[in-house]
Amino acid sequence: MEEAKILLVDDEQDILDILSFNLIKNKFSVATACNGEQAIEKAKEFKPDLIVLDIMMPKKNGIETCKEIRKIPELKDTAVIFLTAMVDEDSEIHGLDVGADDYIPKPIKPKLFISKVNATLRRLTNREARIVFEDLEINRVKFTVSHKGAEINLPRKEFELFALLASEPGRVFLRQEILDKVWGTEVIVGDRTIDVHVRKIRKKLDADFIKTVKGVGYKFEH
Amino acid sequence: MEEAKILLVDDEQDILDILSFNLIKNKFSVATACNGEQAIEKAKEFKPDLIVLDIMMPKKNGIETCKEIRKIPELKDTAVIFLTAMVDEDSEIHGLDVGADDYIPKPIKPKLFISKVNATLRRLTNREARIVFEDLEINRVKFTVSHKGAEINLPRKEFELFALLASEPGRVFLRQEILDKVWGTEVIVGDRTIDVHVRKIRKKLDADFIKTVKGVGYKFEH
DNA sequence: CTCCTATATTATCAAATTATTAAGCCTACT
DNA sequence: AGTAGGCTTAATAATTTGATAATATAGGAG
Repeated sequence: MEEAKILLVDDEQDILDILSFNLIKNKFSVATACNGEQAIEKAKEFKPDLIVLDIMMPKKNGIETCKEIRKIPELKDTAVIFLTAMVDEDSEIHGLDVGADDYIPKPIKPKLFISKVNATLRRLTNREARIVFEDLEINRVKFTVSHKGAEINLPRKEFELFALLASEPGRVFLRQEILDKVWGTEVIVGDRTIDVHVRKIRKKLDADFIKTVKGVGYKFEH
Repeated sequence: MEEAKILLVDDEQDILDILSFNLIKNKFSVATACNGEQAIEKAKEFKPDLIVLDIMMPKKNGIETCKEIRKIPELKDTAVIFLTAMVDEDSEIHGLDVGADDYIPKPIKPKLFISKVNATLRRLTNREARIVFEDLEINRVKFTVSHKGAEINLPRKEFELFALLASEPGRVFLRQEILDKVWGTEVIVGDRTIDVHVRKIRKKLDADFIKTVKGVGYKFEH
């Protein structure tokens, strides 16, 4: 799984620094912006999984920014968390109703911050459902494989076989193991069946991600 | 979907009363339990969309209860919100890491409570009033679909099925999942029923937004 | 280098799955 | 009661998928 990308937006450099530090320490990929307008620009290019947005900012406040972000199709699946110094109940409500996923009260406690970030990303789901390489994505939710931009539809067995191999790149799967995991232990099919499926996958992807390990099994290599 | 079902769990009757009152006023369907064990029992039969769980309770505390709930397959899509009197940072963290979706600090502010409930449910079911694409709009309030300007009236089942698929474009919905979400778990209808509805939708919209993933299910693609 | 075994390839058939059509039942409304 | 629309099912057609058999090819042991 690739690292989650997070965009931090706050007008106080101190806050950006401390949050960046904590996020990076936790293996997140971070970008920052210091006002709402910049946030929208950066969000479009950086395509973060999560945006942490201060509510009170010059140029464009967090609420407005969030509203705009929600209108951008490519950012539809991006989560938004507000940072707020206001203890005012109404502003919390306002934030949630505007399409935010959570909010974090200032002063920020780093542990809580990281925990909320994790919880929000987890909820966002499907991070585990995707296997991503540079030019190849296997999406278990969409049941699709895209290679160099082209979306390829593999039939069920082929997809399962490919997804299995790709789930642990480099590892060799024994034939028996493949049979067990893709076909199940009850069904009995001949060994040639695997070959045929491998062949079909290779042909459809037009690239040899699947390597034969003679006498042993197959492995995925990128 | 009908009204959202919410299970309230707290050992203080006062709290149950006030929350029930507010929820019912907002058209939610409510059940209550006064400790963790009872909560799990009731959750199994009531199948709530959301469980509001007090952390400190006799018999079984909220955290433990949440962990158990997360293990029950039929409740895997159920959201959990914690009620907590503790301002302690660690308990918040613990709650979120245990699979909860949010927490609400006591003392409870009714407006915030309802707002969080709504936000959580919205996130959960991803059901916004309108789903809009370039030339297609699905309006859950009016129960209408407009395609290229023309307004099409889909009957209930067809509408629900279409709206379900469109709620997460690209994602494949398993047949069983479709049956559960559109028909409910009690009703039993044959698999062909789904096909027939799909066919009707395709015909009425005169465009193939619904794609078949053979052996798996259907998905919406724009 | 040759044989032997494992895998690759191709074509074909059977099985599984979905599409389509039509018909019947039920409900809401007149 | 009559009617229309909506929902489900049954029956049948159309498709797609999966598995095998048969044949070709490759790779390693000796």
